[in-house]
Amino acid sequence: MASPRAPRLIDVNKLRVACSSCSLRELCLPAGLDSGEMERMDRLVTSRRRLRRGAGLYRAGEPLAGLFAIRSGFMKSSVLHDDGREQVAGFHMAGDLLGLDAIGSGAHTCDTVALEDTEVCEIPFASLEQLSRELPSLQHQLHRIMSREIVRDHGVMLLLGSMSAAERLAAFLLNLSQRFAARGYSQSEFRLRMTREEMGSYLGLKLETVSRTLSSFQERGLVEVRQKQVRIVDFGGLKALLEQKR
Amino acid sequence: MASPRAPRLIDVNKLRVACSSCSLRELCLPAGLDSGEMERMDRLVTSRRRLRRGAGLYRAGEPLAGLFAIRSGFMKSSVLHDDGREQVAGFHMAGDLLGLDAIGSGAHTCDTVALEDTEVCEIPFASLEQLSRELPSLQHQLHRIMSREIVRDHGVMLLLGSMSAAERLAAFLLNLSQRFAARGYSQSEFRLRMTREEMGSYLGLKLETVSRTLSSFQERGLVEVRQKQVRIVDFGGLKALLEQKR
DNA sequence: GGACAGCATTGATATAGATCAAACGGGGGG
DNA sequence: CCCCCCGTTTGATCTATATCAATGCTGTCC
Repeated sequence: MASPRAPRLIDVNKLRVACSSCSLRELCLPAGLDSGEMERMDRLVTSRRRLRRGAGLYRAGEPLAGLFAIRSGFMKSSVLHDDGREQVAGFHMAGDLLGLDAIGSGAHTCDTVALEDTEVCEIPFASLEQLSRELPSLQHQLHRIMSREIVRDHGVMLLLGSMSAAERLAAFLLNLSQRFAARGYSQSEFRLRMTREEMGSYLGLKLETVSRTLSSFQERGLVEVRQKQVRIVDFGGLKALLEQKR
Repeated sequence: MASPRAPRLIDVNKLRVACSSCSLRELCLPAGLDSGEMERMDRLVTSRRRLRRGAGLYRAGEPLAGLFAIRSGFMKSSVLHDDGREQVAGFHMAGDLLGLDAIGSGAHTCDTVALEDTEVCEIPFASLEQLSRELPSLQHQLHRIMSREIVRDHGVMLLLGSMSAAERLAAFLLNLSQRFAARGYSQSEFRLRMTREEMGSYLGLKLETVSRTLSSFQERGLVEVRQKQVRIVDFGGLKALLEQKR
């Protein structure tokens, strides 16, 4: 809490949280806003949280407080079955918006955990609805983000429902590559933030199958994998895996 | 088209389409609107379409025209893989809202087909966004519907990623039962509108596995199945299948 | 009302991936 | 700097479900 005698501290702090000065703004909720609109958005995003690796952001059952935009870092979200089985529902990186699952019932339906040190911006949901009534482009962007999440989930359903282990892994690696590229990182070389078990959970496979399949990709010259470090050597080959008629 | 000399025909027609007089309004988009708000909603829902069994509503790639609310009937939506494999993404019944997948990109990403004669109400999306800026409860209801779709998809991911064939079928039957009950139909007896193959596609199983698993449920006294007609005999037994720690 | 086409059931066999098991290696903490 | 533990790799075997195949039912179209 800054004292009234040190107003500059407040300004600096606001600047640090501002969407208008965030390099991710075009990937995130404020995408497409003009500068006046962006300023109103800035006033909405009041708080920011740091999560150390392993820390949770929210858990299933907790009431919806706000949505969270990832500013940096990497997270997973997972739904838990009554008997303790965990299904990873998604991996999230900078610019992604978390918490959409809680709007329907007012309470979260999945758990989220940081897989590396992560910073998130909190966006109070009631204020977001209010502002989006005034700013059509914000409203539309929120709708687009929710719709894209639905489409992404359909893609995962396709993957889980009708693809082989090799196809699933290929699709997963290409998807990660594309998302890193969209954020300005190398599309061909990156570090996996999740364990083989978490990958397997997301892909509906056991960790041993993930490991074996990665090894086979490596033998075939498609990728180079050394622990969590991945280099995609043959994009065409990976894509071909997905398009073959089997 | 009614002539100016027969204005009552227009009224009757409007009445037929009106949300305010629709028995599904509390399951659908206008849920929670007051009568003044409902009237404005009525003006938005201009057209209605009838689909014969087997007819499509929209296909992947077509531009988003509007959302569609099912008034009566039963539909499936499916995503198609490049190589022709089909993954059924959902089954939809009265009150469900279709087309949310197209908001993100402006074009649909899945195909929808009526599995029995079906009537849908078309809701132009641009007008819906406009009206929902004026009616907070409509805005919130739209958000709730999209959020619930995301949660539903997470449930399917859990099912596809970590459940056995028997668990998938049990979850599927219980879900259908609950949705029929919410619409005032019997929770224990209903007719499946889809083939074994479509069920299998949704559940990530082959049609033979669906058939065998249903037969085994019948032998165990959990259900009675005769072709498409299903009667759930032992709800507790089906639920127990889902909760066992395996 | 009969015949056919599509859907469903059931059986025999094959296989992708799970499970069980053991050894390895690398990064973080002492 | 070394050691230990967690995550990973690899191997051997098992099993749930897919696949291939044949028969049966039923709703519908003429």
